[in-house]
Amino acid sequence: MTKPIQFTQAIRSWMDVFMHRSMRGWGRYAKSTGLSMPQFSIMMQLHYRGACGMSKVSEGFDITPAAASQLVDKLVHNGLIQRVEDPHDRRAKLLSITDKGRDLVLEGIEERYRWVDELAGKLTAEERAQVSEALNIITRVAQELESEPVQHHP
Amino acid sequence: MTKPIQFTQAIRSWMDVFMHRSMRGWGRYAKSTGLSMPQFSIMMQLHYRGACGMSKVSEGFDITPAAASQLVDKLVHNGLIQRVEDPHDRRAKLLSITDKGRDLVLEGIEERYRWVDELAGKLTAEERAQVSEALNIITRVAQELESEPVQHHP
DNA sequence: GTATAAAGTTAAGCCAACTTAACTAACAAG
DNA sequence: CTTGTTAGTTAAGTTGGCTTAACTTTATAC
Repeated sequence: MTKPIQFTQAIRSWMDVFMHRSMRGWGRYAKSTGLSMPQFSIMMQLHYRGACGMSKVSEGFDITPAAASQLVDKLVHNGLIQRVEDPHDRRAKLLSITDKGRDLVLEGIEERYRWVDELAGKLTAEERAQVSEALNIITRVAQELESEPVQHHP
Repeated sequence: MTKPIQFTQAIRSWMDVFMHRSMRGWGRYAKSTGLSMPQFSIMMQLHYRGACGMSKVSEGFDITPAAASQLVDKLVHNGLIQRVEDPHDRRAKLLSITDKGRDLVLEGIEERYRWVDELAGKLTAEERAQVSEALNIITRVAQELESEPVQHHP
């Protein structure tokens, strides 16, 4: 029988090496685009989660609506995101990523992926199959966890 | 036969869900410690890479020596890291993490791990075994890649 | 309809990170 | 020993993200 501790150890080791590597490339690329990290993060959120209002931004990043408004302003001026009136509620705004913004985000993601492709090249075909299967398992479970209601500390 | 594209897809999906989740917890914790992100990053580097001089910090984070000196100053004043003269070169300083600093970093890492433990709980024993094995494979390969000389763009 | 709440913006100001420039101290070469 | 280089610090000033406070506009409740 496989003890849980074994799994824990395996995934922690992987996280350490992966995070280390991934963060470095991410920060480097964010800097090269001329965007600050908060700005880059907003772009990422819009790309992964789709269009949303200002309130989602300020809540998601734990900043005041004023701060969110100012950050978004800069991105709009740079043509990276679009801000239009929500037709269902004229007080609200709908933020969405533009083609230019999407290109920028996708290139950043590619940057991270390059390392992974290198990694794939060092594996045998059987190893790749084995790893693929395992990753599919934890990805599925992780997504299930994500969609569950999140508990906030008081 | 397993095509490389299959592996690539599996690992990219995992990266997406993992990064998303992990970054959130990381940022949240860094904020709760009262440290800024650059300060927190320096702590992480000292923890993972061990003691080093100021120059390694300024190079590693792509900032001027002046900026590094000021950041380190704050961490030293907070008792999180130690700055002593290098006995081999009295111009240089040796930076190392203190017990207090290590506790802080370790707790931040724990924070990230908590989610993974939750994830482990949702797997069967067989799945855990399968995933462990696969992760060990890519961790080993990733570490090999890390230790190879890094190529810098001109 | 009027009052209250909600979504966002604008303005003023604070603070941390960063830069450049000028500096000190220690090593290295001749 | 003097000249030049390397490691790091200090000071002054800039910038960007953030906050609070006051405001506009639209929706909602009674």
